[in-house]
Amino acid sequence: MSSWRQTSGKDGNWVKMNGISMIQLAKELGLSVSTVSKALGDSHEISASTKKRVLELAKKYKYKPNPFASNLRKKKGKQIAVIIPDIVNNFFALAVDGIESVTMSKHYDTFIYLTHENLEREKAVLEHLESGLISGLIISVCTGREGYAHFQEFYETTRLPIVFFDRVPDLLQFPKVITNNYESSFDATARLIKAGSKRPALITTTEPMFTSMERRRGYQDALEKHGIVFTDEMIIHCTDDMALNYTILRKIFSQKKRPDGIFASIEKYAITSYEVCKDLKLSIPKDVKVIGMTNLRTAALLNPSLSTLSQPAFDMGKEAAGLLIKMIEKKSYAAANDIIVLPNELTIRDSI
Amino acid sequence: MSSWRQTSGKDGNWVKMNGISMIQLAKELGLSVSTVSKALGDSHEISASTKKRVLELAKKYKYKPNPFASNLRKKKGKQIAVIIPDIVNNFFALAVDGIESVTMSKHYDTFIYLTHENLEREKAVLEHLESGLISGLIISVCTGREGYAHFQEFYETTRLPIVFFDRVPDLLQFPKVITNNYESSFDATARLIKAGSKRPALITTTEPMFTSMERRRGYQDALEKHGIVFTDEMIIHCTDDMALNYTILRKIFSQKKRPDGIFASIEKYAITSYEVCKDLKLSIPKDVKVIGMTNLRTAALLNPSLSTLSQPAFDMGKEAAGLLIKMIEKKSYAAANDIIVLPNELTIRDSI
DNA sequence: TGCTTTTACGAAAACGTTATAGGAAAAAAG
DNA sequence: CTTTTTTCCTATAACGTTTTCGTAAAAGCA
Repeated sequence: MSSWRQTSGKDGNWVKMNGISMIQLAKELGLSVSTVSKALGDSHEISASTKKRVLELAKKYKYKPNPFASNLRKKKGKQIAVIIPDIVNNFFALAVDGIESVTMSKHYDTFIYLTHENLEREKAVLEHLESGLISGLIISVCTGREGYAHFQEFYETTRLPIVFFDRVPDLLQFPKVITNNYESSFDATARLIKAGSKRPALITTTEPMFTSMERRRGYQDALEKHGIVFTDEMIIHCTDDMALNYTILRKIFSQKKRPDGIFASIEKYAITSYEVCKDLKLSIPKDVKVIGMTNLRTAALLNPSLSTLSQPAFDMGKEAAGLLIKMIEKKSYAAANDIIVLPNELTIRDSI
Repeated sequence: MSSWRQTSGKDGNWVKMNGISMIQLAKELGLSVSTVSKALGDSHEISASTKKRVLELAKKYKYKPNPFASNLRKKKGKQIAVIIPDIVNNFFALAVDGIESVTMSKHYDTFIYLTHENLEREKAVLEHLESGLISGLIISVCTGREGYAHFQEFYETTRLPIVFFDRVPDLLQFPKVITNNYESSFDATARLIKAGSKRPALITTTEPMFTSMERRRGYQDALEKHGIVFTDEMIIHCTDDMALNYTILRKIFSQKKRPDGIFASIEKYAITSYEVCKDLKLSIPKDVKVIGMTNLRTAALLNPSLSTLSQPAFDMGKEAAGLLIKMIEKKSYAAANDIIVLPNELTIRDSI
């Protein structure tokens, strides 16, 4: 379309024709730029009548302060970043929903970055953000428990507030929003056992994470409490690759001495478990009882309906964002080392 | 923690201690700032040896250009925004995944804004973005077909490239990424009829949208093609409120002369349909045949497995982002009025 | 040799804000 | 009627880049 304006430069990029600037406002009002700036900032140094004049003209021209100029001068902005492993996952989608609900209401802008469980990508994003683009960071780390140095380094160089949620680095001293993984995993496992499972398996990640370690601890303690002897093969390690997981699970459930219960500590593992049981013609819950850690809205509609241990994902996002903004605006200084623990919810359905 | 640095200002906010600036680099190198800037920009005006010196010191100090200063001076940045109605929805989550995959690779930052089908919120976001924070916009509009003026207005004042996807404003001349809604809805409806449905219903939104109009057109034409007389009550209007939808659907399916087929043109309507059928003890597919327009990963695991018309959500996101960045960087000028049409995919399972 | 062109850099002016320092006029205090 | 304070505003210097323009030295050319 010919109405796009172009620069005269050789590469001729788009040029945004921004609205009016403060300078032009000041000129038209016969005031200095600093007066206008202060008036817009509702400074006490400016008389009520002048403020009114400024506000009115600003409104008339739909004046919007240039965020780059403002951020540059103030050395901070109202932008935060969210780094998560995956968005195509009800848990993280809900968490982002929660985060956005508070950033929106507090007039912050939210960047989103997906790591896809790739540590290098996570590092790259963090390094990119060291430019100073943001004023705060919310993150759920990708699997693996080795690479935590980059968080510490990011903090050292930027001194920016960071809030971790769900997948948190246990060894690092940062504010966190987590759930009662130990207790709820204990409860879930206990329910499997009470429902009749003699050898409930735990499906977890290959890469160790604090979160999954806690869930494992709850699982093992529940076994012990109920007099079930734990053996290593009761823990099934799955990956980020759905197809591979299918192979792994199919092999295990084809064995004669297969587990008769599943506590799937991650959403997709529960789904794959269902697929494998369906294909192997194993009846849920008769042959295998299943509880899945998931926020799937369709859990009740699965065949059979899936018992779930669901996380308060939306609220976790809300809490994390609230905490972060508090730290940014420093309303509550002491919050910096907070660890907020929210409860998971166990919903028993037909799969058990 | 005491290591947080504070300003001396009365509100004492966080202050980010950024890394080194270009000025300091220049000083240490005994060069001028402009030379350093040009060296980092790989300008031909700078000798190879100087470039090398600059790059090396920049690397040593992990120098990162301040994006605010840079954006301010250049009057544009590498940030784009994505505005969608909802993220807790497989379609949009996948689309965001697709978008992020290209923005990430092209080194753009992605803002995300959720409207929750709220037109006022959509307008507010657009107005906010008129500040010039971004260099381009990807959007899927919220329901309702009246309020399109704000898009036009946004474009008029900012002259920023915009790409619409999926839910597009049909009346506006902008680049769009859509699917073959008409044809695929026609096909889906035809399959329902061939499977034996005599009175297949269409579940759609109350608020008209171009997308749903197209789907409706495909549905109606399929009816006509197969000699089924269309009557108004064959179209069921649902809302954004899941509970209300349940009531609406339950009422309709409790009637004697209820539909014997469902083409649910939106993900959540398919889910509610399942719930209602389950509660009313209507057998799927014997009593009611169902096809749902959805990207649910669990479709195959539902009871019974759900036949789906799924959208190439990830690819739509990818295409939209690719197109947008092309426009921003103006590699391909002519792209501005492109309409990219991707095919939906019909997967027949047990619900039909 | 003298002239022009190229190469390689620097000075300085933007970009649009905010913050600091200061100052004139008006008001209050003595 | 001074003197002090308060009120309200302006000038100016940042913030950290990019870009335009200018220029000395080097190189090319006759």
